[in-house]
Order: sequence, then C-alpha cells, then structure tokens
Amino acid sequence: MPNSVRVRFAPSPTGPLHIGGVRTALYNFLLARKLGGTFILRIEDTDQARFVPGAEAYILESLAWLGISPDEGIGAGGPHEPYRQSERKDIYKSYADELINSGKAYYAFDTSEELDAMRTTFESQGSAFQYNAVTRVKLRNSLSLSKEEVDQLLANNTPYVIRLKVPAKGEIRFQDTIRDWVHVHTSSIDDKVLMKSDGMPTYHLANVVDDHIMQITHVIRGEEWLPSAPLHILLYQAFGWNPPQFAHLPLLLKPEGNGKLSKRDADLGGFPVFPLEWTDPQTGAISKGFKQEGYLPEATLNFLAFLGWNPGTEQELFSLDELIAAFSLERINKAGAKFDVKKAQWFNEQYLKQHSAQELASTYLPSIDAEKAEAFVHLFLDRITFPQELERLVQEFSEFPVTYDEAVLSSKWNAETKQALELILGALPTCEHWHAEDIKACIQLCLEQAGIKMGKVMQLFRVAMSGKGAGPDLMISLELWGKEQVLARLNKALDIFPAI
RNA sequence: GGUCCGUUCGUCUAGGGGUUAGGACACGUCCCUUUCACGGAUGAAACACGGGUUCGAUUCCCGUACGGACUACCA
Repeated sequence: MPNSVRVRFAPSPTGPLHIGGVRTALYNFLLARKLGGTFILRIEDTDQARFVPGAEAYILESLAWLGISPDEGIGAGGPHEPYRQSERKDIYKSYADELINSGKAYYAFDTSEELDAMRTTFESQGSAFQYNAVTRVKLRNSLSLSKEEVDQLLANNTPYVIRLKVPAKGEIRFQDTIRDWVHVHTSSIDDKVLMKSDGMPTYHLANVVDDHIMQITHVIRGEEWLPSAPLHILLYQAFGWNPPQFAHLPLLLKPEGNGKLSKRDADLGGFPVFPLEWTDPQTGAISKGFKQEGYLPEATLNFLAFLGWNPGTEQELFSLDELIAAFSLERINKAGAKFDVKKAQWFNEQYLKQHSAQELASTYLPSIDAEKAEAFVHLFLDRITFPQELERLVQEFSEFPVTYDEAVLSSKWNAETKQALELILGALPTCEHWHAEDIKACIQLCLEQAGIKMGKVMQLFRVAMSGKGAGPDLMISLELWGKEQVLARLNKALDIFPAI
C-alpha cells in the first residue's frame, strides 16, 4: 500500500502534553482511521536542554487514556525504527552533509554570543537581524571564508552549525488544506540552522527528513508552525523531495481575553489544560488533569474534536467511532477556538448519563453495598457533572443535618406544620413496607385525616430530614435512609426547631 | 518593528450572492415536579468597519481596524 495515508503526531518530551497537542493527535488519528491509514507516534527530543524525564511516558499514557493508539512508532514499533529523534542523529547528519555537498547548505562558525551581539546592534538601529543572503557574506561561514580557512576550522574541531542557504529571491507557495494558498517571499526567511553545534538536528531538519523517510502523506499540526512551513517546503525542494500535504490547525485560545491557551490559564481558571495529572519532576508542582478532575475520556474526546471542527450536522454527541466516520480535514475551521469550561462540563454530564448505574456504582462507590450504591447513583446522577461527586453526595446524604435552612424554617415552621411533622412521626412507624410509594401513601393518609395539605409541609419536612430546602426526591431519600434513621432525624429536628 | 494567519450571537459553530441568518453551551421565562436538578417549550442574543463588483452582499474583491502566531544552535 505505497499510497496509503500516513500521518504522525510528533510531540517533544519537554513537559506534560498540552490539551492542544491532544487535539492535534486526535485529528491525526481520526484522519488515519477514516482513510484506513497509519497513525505514527514520533518523539522529537532533539533539544537536550529541555528534555524532561517522564514526559514521554506521560504522552503515551495520555493518548492511551483517550483511546488514541499509535499504529506505528513509540509504543508500537514499525519499519522505521527508531522513532525517537535523538536516536536518529546520524541519519540527520548524513542528510545535512548531502545538502552541504550539493551547495544547498553551509557551515557557520559564528558563536551564539556573536549573533546575540548582532541582534542587539540591529535592534538598536530599529531593524531585525536576519542571517540571510545579505548578511551571511559578512559573517563567519563556509560561504564567506576561504576553503583553506574552513578546512582549518573544521580540522581544529571548531564548533559549527549547518545552515540552509536560502535563495535571496523567489516565492515559496504551498496549498494548505485548511488555509488554501500561502505565499511567502524567500527574503523573509533566514538561513535557518539545520544542525546544531552539539550535533543534534533542529526541528526543521529532523522533521522534514523523518516525514520523508517515514513517507508521511499529511502533516497535521498547530498553526504555530505555519510561519515555518515555507522553510520546510524549501528543504523538501533542496532535497528534491515531494512535500506532504500540510494542514495547519487553528489554535486553542484562552477562555478570557485573547491568546494561546497556556498552563497559566489553567491555574487561573480552575480547569485543566493537561489530559492527566502531572507532577513537575523539578519543582514537585502538581498540575491538574482532565482525568483526575472527573472528565470522562469520551467526553474529553468529543469536546476536543468540536474545538475547531464540526460535522456540519446538528449532532453534538459523537463516540470515537462516530468521529472517525464523520471526520474530514475540509471541515476544520480557520479561526482559533476559545476553551469553554461550561461546554466541556455539559459534554461530561451527557456521557455520564450514558453509563450504567451499575458501572458507576461499582467504580465510584466501591465501598457501598452494590444494590444501595446503584440506588444512590439513580438518585444523584442528574445533579452531578463529575462522577466523583457521587461519593461526596452520598457522604453528605448519610450524615445527620447539623444546620437547618433558616429561610424555610422561618417561613414554614408554624403550629400547623409542627402538628403535621408530629403526625408523620406517629404514622411512619406503622408504615409496613418501607418503599418510597408506601411511605408516600402513609404520609399522605395521615395528613389528609388531619386536613393538612401535603404541599404545605413537604419542604419543611425535607429540611427536618436533610437540613436543606432542596434536594433529590424525598420519598426515595426516606426509603434509603431507612425507617429508624428517618424517625431519629425527625425527632432531632422536632427537638431543635424553635418552640412554637 | 517585520512576515504570515484570522474575524457570524457572550462562547463553540452552521450557512453562503436573494435565508424570518440555523444549532449547541451559558442566560431569561414558562411547563413538569412537594423542592432542587433532569427533561420539555420558549425568549433575548451575531455576520468588525469602509469601499468596490453586482439588480442585490453577511457571503466575492480591495483596504482599514482589531486579534493571534512566528520572528532561537526551542519545538
């Protein structure tokens, strides 16, 4: 299958995988699945300084949690091993040499300090420094120096980088799947470093070489790469390769104001930007994860998919399989999308309800008797956003009230309702079958006999039972508390409520 | 500063030369309910601005404004 679709997700292990990165992975995965292609996971760890231990494992775990499984690459193996760029150093070197030999690239001996000095000089004159066709003749490189000098420098092991010789004139154009034609003049592109002085390739070289070797057909990545796409095209041209199809995804924006969604926003907004919880190995700081916050993987997936893409129909809820079936690059938007916590929560509520009470009960209320736990799930499911709220709710439910809703008390507590509660207290012990229906009938009967309307006392009764003016179905609550406890609660309330 | 990209309700978005500009989240109201929640119904809410092109532009073109990304021997 030489023409089959091959896409890749290529994160850097510099920290926890950002939720925007997860979406990029998702779109790649969806396209591969949709078209019967291959989804490859490649690790771009060419920056030794920014490498963070544990980040790669985190990426793998995050994708696994969401069901985005690589067909090839890290964690899956494949014909192009290794898939970790740091282990492919020699490959990049040979390709860089090829460019040197063909005159498309050159050695540069300028130090970082020299270049920084150039930048400040240019800046003070109100312009920006570019290492390009104009400036390179005045800098220290194999284009400006004599062959002897260059050979001498190389023989002395002088540190050098390899830079791409970007043509002074010309226009680079490519057709982005999402943005259509993009044109850039080569004059605005500088002679980017391809090989660093530590022998590692830069992103640009490694990326292009690997995408070519691995026969990537579609490069789907974030919009932050759009400005360097023309450089990549230039590289493909320099090697004489056909570039893949590019698709630059709109950015995920912060909920308030403008700008790219960042870690800071998560801390500020009280919502996660990472799929899983992450502990910084350096500082020990913990960042929240969608999973730990209580987001279900299918809700996270659905929500993320809709940030920048839509099926064009009015269907909102999509399983992974449905997303695969409906997905297309053509329906991805151009404009950045703001992260909306409320909508994410809504998706979670929807998916929560799709789970069986039995399943929710056993995973989130494991210490409670199964039958009773299921009853609790039924009682609370409509009132929660995250499954772990269940435990708190049950806990609260089981405790005797300490305070009683003042507002209800002051408006509803009077001689008549006092009498009503006393009647209920007397009637409940005679209730034979302790089931919601029977309890209700029992209460109804005793109040009717006294000529008291149920509506007049029920809220007060609720407060007497739970302390709260609002809550889940009272009759079912009574059933779950059990006769004994209901009587005890009622006695306590009657005791505590102000004397009439 | 330079290069590039973008702009439909508060938010995510559908649509596209002639529409009552559609849906979802959030919000308001009503219904359901002994309460709250859920659910149902309903309401308010948008084509950034200015020029073209056209019989007609929110839709096409050009500007302007605003926003964003990039501008490292980071990815």
